[in-house]
Amino acid sequence: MNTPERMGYACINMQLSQPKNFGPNPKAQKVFTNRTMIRRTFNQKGVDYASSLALQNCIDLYQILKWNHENGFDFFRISSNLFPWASEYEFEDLKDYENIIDWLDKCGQYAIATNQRLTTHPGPFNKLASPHERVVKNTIKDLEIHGWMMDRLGMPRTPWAKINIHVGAAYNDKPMATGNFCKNFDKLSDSVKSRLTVENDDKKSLYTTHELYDTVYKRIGTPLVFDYHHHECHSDGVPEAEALKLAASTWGDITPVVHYSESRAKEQSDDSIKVQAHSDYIYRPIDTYGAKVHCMVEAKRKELAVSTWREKHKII
DNA sequence: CATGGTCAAGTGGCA
DNA sequence: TGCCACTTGACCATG
Repeated sequence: MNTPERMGYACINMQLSQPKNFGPNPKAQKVFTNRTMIRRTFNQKGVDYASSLALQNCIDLYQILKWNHENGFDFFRISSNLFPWASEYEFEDLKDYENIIDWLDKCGQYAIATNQRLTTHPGPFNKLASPHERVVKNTIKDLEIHGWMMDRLGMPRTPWAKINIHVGAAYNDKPMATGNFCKNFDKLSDSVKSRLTVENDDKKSLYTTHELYDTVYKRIGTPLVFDYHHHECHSDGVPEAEALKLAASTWGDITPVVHYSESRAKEQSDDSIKVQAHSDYIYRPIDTYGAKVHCMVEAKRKELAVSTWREKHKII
């Protein structure tokens, strides 16, 4: 197999979330799962308002999953913003708690029935390698929120439903940082541990697939997500094929996930854009070097980028 | 030395 | 309707 078995998109459905696609009062009809608020509003309106936003986000998650199935998508990354300010309360305290878990259950059952793979990618503030206790505590809290969500969705406790993060920091002392990462991994619940994966970084000062293999995978067994674009930014001269195959070898029975995006600077022919920035669309063939993988496309135009790519490359 | 942009990922809130 | 600020961390390019 030299092309991905599945192609997915992340968090936002362009066609469902564009106000211009709707008639009067478009905001009320927009389907999206990122409803949130700034701190000031949270302080004013409190947990009850967060609860209603979360409920609406969960309802819209179901709408997106429905759209996915009806439009031939079977791989999707769930937004990490489903529960605004979730670090500030317990789920059980939400006024809509019962309703929310019903919707999550409905989403999970539907995804399973329609054979959709669901994953997550908690944000760059998750630093399990940090030497600062407070940072680690915040990270664990955020990761546990993702684990709880996957449990409520009825997703397996395997990297099929991955919770993917970066090591993402070195502090000028990689052995210390990766040591911290592995030590703090032990503080996570089984819900997170069983699903956690680690992705190669895009900065020269951070970690390639091979470094993660040696310092993280060998010690705690978390599968490695190979990101093509990050590899292009930081490869230590290792060929793409080799790094991808090494990452794929860490997944056991579970189909590995890879991330794919292209350089925005090249796409827009604008050197002032950082090399790490993601393109709107993707253009090139995706070589999987014989590995069976599921490919998460990280392009700004989301599912439209996948559809366009499929047409161009004549892949259904 | 300080600021802004990048990752994730745009959205809320107010003029 | 437009525009700027917006929870978290860390790093890096630019001014």
